[in-house]
Amino acid sequence: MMNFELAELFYNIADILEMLGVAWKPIAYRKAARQLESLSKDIKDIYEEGGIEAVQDIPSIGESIAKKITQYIETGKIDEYEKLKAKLPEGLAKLLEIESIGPKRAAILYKKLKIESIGDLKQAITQNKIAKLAGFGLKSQQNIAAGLDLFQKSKERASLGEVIPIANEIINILKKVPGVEHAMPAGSVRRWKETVGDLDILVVSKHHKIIMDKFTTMPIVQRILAKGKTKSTVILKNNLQTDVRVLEKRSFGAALNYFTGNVDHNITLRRIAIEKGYKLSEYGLFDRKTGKFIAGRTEEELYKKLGMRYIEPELRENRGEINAAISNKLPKLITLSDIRGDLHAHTKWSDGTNTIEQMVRAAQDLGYEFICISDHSQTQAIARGLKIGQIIRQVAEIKKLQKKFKIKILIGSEVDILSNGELDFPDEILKKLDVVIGSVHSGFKSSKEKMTQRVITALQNKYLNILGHPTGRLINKRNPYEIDLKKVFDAAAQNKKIMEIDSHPARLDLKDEHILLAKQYGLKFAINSDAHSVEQLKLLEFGVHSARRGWLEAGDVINTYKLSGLAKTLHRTKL
DNA sequence: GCCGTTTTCGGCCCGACTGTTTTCAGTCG
Repeated sequence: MMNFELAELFYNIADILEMLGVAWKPIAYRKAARQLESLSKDIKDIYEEGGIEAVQDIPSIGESIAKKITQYIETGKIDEYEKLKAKLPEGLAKLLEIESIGPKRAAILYKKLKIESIGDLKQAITQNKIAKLAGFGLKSQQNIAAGLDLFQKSKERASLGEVIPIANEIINILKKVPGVEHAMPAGSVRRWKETVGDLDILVVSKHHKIIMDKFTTMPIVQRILAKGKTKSTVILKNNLQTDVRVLEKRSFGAALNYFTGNVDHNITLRRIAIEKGYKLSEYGLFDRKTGKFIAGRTEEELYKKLGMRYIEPELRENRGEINAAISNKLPKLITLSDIRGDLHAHTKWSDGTNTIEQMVRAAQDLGYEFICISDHSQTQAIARGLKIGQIIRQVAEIKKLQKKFKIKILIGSEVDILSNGELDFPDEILKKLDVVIGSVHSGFKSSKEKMTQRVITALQNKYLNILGHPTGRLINKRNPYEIDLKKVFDAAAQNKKIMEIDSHPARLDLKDEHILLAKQYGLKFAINSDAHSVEQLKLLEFGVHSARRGWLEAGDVINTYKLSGLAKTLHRTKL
């Protein structure tokens, strides 16, 4: 999508303008950039279908930015950006990514010390030049040096799967401090966003100092960036920045709301508060004139006073949830307890680490009504994919095993979608199975046209039920393959196929925005763990939260169906 | 630069912490 290219460009423009000391415009450009990132539709399509007017109809995009967008679509360049770039050296904006360097300081460093790049900065620190600058001092130089160090170590946002165990660990430590009433994560972790920039933790307690001392001296702390009465910031040993805020009880809801975000959701809420004569901050909702406290103990009362329904954290991305809350049109989001079973799990037969029986027992212990065993197919040699003889034996074994269990064991396979779009098992095998998941595991570098056609061909196979991890991405490790998802969704809708939400936190595929888009095509979803071990069955929770971020209700997700309904959806006479 | 049943001009979310300062600017979230 061109949206992200353009968003990045506008972020760059904002950075340059800020360094040049231009007011307000940077805010407008960043807002437009965030808006572009949250669009589910390609800006290029919007322009081609509706012209510049349609572009300008997008919130936060006005005449000037719309013109720049259309110029970029047509010529691949923006004149204004080229002009701006000429005013400051290219590497200067990089300095803004360093903790404790903002636009003002970057501009000073350039003007006074001719610092144009990270390399120049490093040299200036060694030569002790920064400490001597007016307004800087030794401490500032040390902070910049530490920021530089961190910048070189951590380039990307941590994945949610890595951060959640750390968050739980810190919460457990803080909860043990006497006098703590609440301790919970806020921020993007609470919204279950797939990657996390920094970790925000809120604590309700009257004893600020004990909390801050405990927090800043945890063994996992690498460095303390700030330590105050109500707010402290540290860098953990894994380079994750973590903030703790200590609050009064009556502010807990307001603070939770504020620190959960996202930014645009908060800003919109504050605007609404102003319209109603209030002021909203992390301390609560107040009467603008008298300063009287109106609400803030809980998020529920906050949303109520603002004239809308409670909004679940996963929806707070300023994607229309506030209007939906005002007009009472929010979805009733799916929850983990709606899930009746898992439709994608591996065993020792291919690349899993547990036996069929162990996996089935674990699924039964989770309270599931069904579990589908779906090992890899023959072409996946690296994952010990099952040959035809093996899958025939596996089917027989599962049928025997069923007698020992109350939970229904479904017989499936994660069948490779071969490069020509055919499935990796012949029809006479596929028709013996309860569930056929088709996945792409090879040729990731194919052209968009070829990959799209490959997947569409597979979707036309009558035995395929579910398209497995439809974009093939590994978060922070492998980009999704090039594929025209709209064409895929269209073909899936025509052929009544199910989209998988692969729950593994390294995948989360489909991702939230694509789930939203797919739902518009009328598609149904399967939230699967893709577990390769007993423990990984629990990862299905991540998929549920992705689904919630994609506005899904229980009815959109086939794992919430009873077996009879599932049979119908999978076009099987019975299961 | 964007936006508008108060406005087409004049606002734009709000506050904590730090360091370098004698009252505040810069940065961050």
